[in-house]
Amino acid sequence: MNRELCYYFDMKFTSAYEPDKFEPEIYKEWESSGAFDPKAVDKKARTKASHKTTSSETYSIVMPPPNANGNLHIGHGLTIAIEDSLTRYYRMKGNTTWYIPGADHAGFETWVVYERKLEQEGHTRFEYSRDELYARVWNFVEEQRGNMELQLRALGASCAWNDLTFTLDENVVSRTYKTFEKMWNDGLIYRGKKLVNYCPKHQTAFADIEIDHIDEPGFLWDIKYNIVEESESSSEVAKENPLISEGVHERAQSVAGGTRTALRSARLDDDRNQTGFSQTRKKLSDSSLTYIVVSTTRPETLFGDQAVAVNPNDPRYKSLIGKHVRLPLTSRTIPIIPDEHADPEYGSGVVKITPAHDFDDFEVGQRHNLELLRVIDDEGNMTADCGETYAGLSTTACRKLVLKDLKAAGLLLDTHKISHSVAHCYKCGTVIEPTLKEQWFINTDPLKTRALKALKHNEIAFYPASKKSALITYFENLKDWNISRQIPWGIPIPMFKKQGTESAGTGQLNNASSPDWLFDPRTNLKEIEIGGVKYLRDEDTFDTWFSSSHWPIVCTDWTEETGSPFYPLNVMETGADILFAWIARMLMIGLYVTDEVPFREVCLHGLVLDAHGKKMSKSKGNVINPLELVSKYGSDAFRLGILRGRTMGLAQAFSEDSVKTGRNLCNKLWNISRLIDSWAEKNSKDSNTFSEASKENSQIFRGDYEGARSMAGVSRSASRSARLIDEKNLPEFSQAKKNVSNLSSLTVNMSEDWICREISNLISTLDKNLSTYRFSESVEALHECIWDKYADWFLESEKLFKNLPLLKLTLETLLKAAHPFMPFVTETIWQSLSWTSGLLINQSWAEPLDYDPISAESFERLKEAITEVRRVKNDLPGSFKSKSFDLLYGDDSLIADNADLVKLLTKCPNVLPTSGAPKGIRLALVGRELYLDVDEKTVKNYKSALTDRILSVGKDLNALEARMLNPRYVDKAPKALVEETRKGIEEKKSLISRLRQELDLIA
RNA sequence: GGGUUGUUAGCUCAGUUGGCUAGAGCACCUCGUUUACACCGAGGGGGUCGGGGGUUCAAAUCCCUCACAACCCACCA
Repeated sequence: MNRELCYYFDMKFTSAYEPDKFEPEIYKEWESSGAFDPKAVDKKARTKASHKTTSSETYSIVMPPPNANGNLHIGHGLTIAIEDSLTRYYRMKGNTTWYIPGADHAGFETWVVYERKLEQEGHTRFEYSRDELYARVWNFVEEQRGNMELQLRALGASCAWNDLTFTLDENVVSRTYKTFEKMWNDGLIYRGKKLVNYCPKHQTAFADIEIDHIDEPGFLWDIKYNIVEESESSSEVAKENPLISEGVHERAQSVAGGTRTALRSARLDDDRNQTGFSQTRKKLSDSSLTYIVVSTTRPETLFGDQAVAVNPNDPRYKSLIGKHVRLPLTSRTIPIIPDEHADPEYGSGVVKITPAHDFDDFEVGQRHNLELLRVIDDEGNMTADCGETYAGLSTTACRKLVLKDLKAAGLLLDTHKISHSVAHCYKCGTVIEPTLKEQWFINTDPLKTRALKALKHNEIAFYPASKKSALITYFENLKDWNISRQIPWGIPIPMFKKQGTESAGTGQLNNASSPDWLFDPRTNLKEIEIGGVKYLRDEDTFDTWFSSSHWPIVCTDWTEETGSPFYPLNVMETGADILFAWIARMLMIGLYVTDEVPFREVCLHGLVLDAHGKKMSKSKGNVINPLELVSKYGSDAFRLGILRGRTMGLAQAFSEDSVKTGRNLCNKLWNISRLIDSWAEKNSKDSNTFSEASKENSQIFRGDYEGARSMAGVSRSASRSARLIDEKNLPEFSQAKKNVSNLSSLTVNMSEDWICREISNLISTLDKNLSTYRFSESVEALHECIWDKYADWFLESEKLFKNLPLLKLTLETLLKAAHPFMPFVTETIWQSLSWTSGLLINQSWAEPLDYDPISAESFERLKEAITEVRRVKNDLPGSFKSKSFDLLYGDDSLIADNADLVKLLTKCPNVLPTSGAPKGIRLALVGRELYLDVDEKTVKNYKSALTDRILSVGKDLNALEARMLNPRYVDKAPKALVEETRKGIEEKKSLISRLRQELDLIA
């Protein structure tokens, strides 16, 4: 918010950060400032591609469109946390950054919701035409829309709202039609009769992922199929077969053909049943077989049988291949064919093949050129092909009768109880009937070949890399793509059928050779007339994945003529679960349409599980609503929480605790800023009353920002540096030392050089990790730098120095580095600080800070000493812990030079040089002449702690010595490493002797 | 059945090409109410890195094998 708004909201730094007080306003300000839109490019330039965008590198990323009709779930929360962090980072890096939002019409999901609504209102879909239904759902979705967009805003998504694309937008439809037309002209589109998952109640087809597989008890029936000689005629068979004369005959005579093998798995429930099978096998291994046993869970489909299959490697049946069997209850004979589909281990090893009613059997049928005979109609009743006895019956009624008749004929040999998984309509629970339907297919051969080539040439980098090989395997096994769906809510297929023509049947069709079907994009019309011939629009709609596979093309306004400066996308980030459904298809379509990969990198996040690592589901009641967490802890807290510990591609747990940690970090940063701002405020008040001379005098410490920045470097004391170098022999810094005189930094004290080093390290850590999508490490490094380093050490030290110019500079840098991950609180702080201007979102990315590396490293030594003082105090028994002791130092310039700081950080009342003989506890561990000035009594109480120390150091020493005792280690390991070990041993040895000495003194 | 990923502290996870004493957050223990922060500060305990073998001077890391878990694909007549 701008300064006036700040004032209006009384935006003083309160003692705790209150996200809900600032977030909505901050977001509004970002949005209205135009920060989300790619700055250098206006919409016209993009579409007309006026090539004015090359001044800065582009960065483009699309949002996987959430369901326009639904609420965001935890997966969206993670998606936005990742994508928006990337977006903000690259925007600050200076890229022309375009984060493109979207909304999904979510074809089937929305359709189910709407149809339920219709039902509740006492209507059914069959009361309306397809076009009416489409219009109704559109209005329904329109009412619901906006909710999802508000939630995206709450999560802080810095996306270009003006460019939001809905999956049914005109440009999506026209682009989809263009591709379809191209494919049609290229001969890649064909109409084929294939099996679909079909719900007889709703009379609609389902995609595989849209059906429920439920394990339930069932039966497996063993049916006797008699072997016949090929020369036998039906009538002869009838005579010879005594079973048929037992009243089954008449019915059997009228049966023209059969159908359908049942689906689903069968698993034997107990040993008794297995014994039954082995007996069966024994019979069958007889060479003089007169029949074979077929096991089925759906006997009613036998009328559709076109063959029985045996495994070609099954010795029991090898001799029978090519012979025929009589189909029970009918007069038909069908062949015994060899096919791998038959599993010798399962049942009798013989399976009946019903190509028109079972997915596997369909495949077998294709391999062996079997006829497709439908024996169940669209309503789920038996067709006339089952013979008059069975025709018209429901499948359930038919099954009963068939079983009765088989038993009567002595053809039903056995019944096994089994448990198998059955496909159900997930709307109404009706058992799915695999049903033969005419569908539009894409021949994927050329598409997947091209995609495989791109993958194998490493045109796309995958995070995690393993997903690439998964995709390659997928493409290698990819079948043709069924793109038609029988639901009204979707993009109409732009195909028109010549009126009066019957189904064109299976096989390849195209414009030239088949006038039965015409491509025409005018799908707003139900009927068109061309050359005096009327054509009716196909009622089917596209698979939503077909249109959404154009997403990178559509969202970047890519055109054939000009391409798009934002295509290919820099990264495609989405859930790993839609690698095949979406990523694979975008890749195929992208390459087909643009001849370029649609994205340069693919980054896939895994499933977000609940706190116990279980999948979230409504039925389990363990669903975490991201927006609830946002309102409870703030948007930044949620983002930090969900990114913490997250690795790409893995399904990982998530809980409120990590959000709390995020909230605490926000508050920490808030209070850091609050403290610094209060110092700055105080300073500006003071300086108003100071004389000019005193102002100048104190400029380094509390002078005005810019002025001090320019003269800071000079203030470094040469003698101080020299002393430090002498004291600590640190050859690794000798190179860096050369640059010390050129430093232009604002640092005056060691802690300042140190924090500048740490912040600089943070920036390079973030740069490195963000380019490889390592969010866990990024967030962890940020947390550590803000909390453990900046607040706990640097800021504590600055309570002594109050080097305002440096405080301001480091805080600004830290805010910039943190902004991609915690945008709201950093922006709120930025706008609350007294000296900053503009919006943080538009600032350039954090830059490394100048520092004196020797000085920075010296501060590590000082930290060690301070920590040791604190630790020794804590090691004292309870009653002494809270006591105050002076700290005495011998010939130790590091402590001497920083006595005030040491005093502040150790809370020792005095830090003084020793006078005369040392006394108290020597802080031997850090190897300094440092003494905690405690009385003799207290010293004695430290004895056990000291003994523990000696033991623990001894262990370390032993490990090191063991290493050196191995001659091959000394011989083969890198010299530097061996040298390090040698030094380590020396250090430990002298440490132990110091500690022993100390112990002796106490004792 | 095929494939992928995982198994590291009580919990959730880091540990990038083998090499500092295996790290973090939360939880736990001790101390502390100092005017930035109790959404806090100081200190601490806790791991034979799933089991077994191998390669190597050196393995959480590489190889083999077993076990367990999750997910994906296929299948369940």
